[in-house]
Amino acid sequence: MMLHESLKDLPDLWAEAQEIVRQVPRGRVTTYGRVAEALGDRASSKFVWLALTPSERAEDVPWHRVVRSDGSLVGSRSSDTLAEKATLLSGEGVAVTSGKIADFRDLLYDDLKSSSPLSALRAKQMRLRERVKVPRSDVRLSRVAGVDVSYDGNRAFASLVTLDFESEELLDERSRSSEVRFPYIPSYLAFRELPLVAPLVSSLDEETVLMYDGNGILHPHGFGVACHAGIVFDVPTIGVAKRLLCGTLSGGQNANVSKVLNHGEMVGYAVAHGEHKPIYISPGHGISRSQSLFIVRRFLKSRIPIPLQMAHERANALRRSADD
DNA sequence: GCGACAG
DNA sequence: ATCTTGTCGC
Repeated sequence: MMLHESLKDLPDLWAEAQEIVRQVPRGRVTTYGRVAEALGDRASSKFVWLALTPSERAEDVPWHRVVRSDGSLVGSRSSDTLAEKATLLSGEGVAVTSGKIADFRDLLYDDLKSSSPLSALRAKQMRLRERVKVPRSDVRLSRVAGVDVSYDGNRAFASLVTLDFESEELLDERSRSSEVRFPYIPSYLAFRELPLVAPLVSSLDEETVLMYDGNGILHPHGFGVACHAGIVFDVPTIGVAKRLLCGTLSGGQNANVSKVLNHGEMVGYAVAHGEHKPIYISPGHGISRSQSLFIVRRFLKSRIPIPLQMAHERANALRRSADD
């Protein structure tokens, strides 16, 4: 199966972020949020911070000219770059007083040029969203597949398992290792993971629903990774997340299930198994809200549904066995 | 003190 | 997601 058009020719966001930072002149500063906005989404500011870490950035990138939105300096994770940052700025005539840029407003450089790659990706999501179907009635299903991805730096290990819906028997198991080419940015998870799992999903049997570790329509723009997977792989999909991405909980029918509302729309359920923290279930594509809930609960023996738990364990095992 | 956005 | 020792519980 060919990689879907929406997952091809993805931008190199690490390179794009650094190209933006290179535009900040000596003696001026910008913020992680401004660089993120130039990339096309302010929500990518944490990614920008990560991309400027010593191990990630190129030698010629003026990383020290990027500070927090209030003018305060922050270093990178697990390293003492804070002092070096202040020294480099002072050397360019930028005064730093008690950890903050003195004339922050005046020194802000705000003419960052970029092709806004994240805006383009958001536009792709919005176009594909129109194809998502969330039926009212149930569809016939006899198998459940689960996929998950484990990471080791820029290496990814993806696994897919398929179980029989009735017997829970393991029918199929596939795994694959590949290189990561897109960062994790909330609400753009599909662009990071779907290229990695696509080869595993090709030619799934009919009547198989794919369970994905992430969200379906429970997404700030109604198009989570499970929706995207459903469209590009043309299979029914369900999203199962361990943390809430957006929306609010609305009182449920019983103590274990409550609805998730986003902009007034019912987009999924929060389900707590026993005393566990809840998981968040939402339809991806080709399946109803209620059937999504039913299928996940059918495989809920612990906090994580069996198919996802098995895929998770296999992906981890593969990563650990590849250490050497 | 508030916010802390899936993996 | 991953970084990480011992530790608490089924």
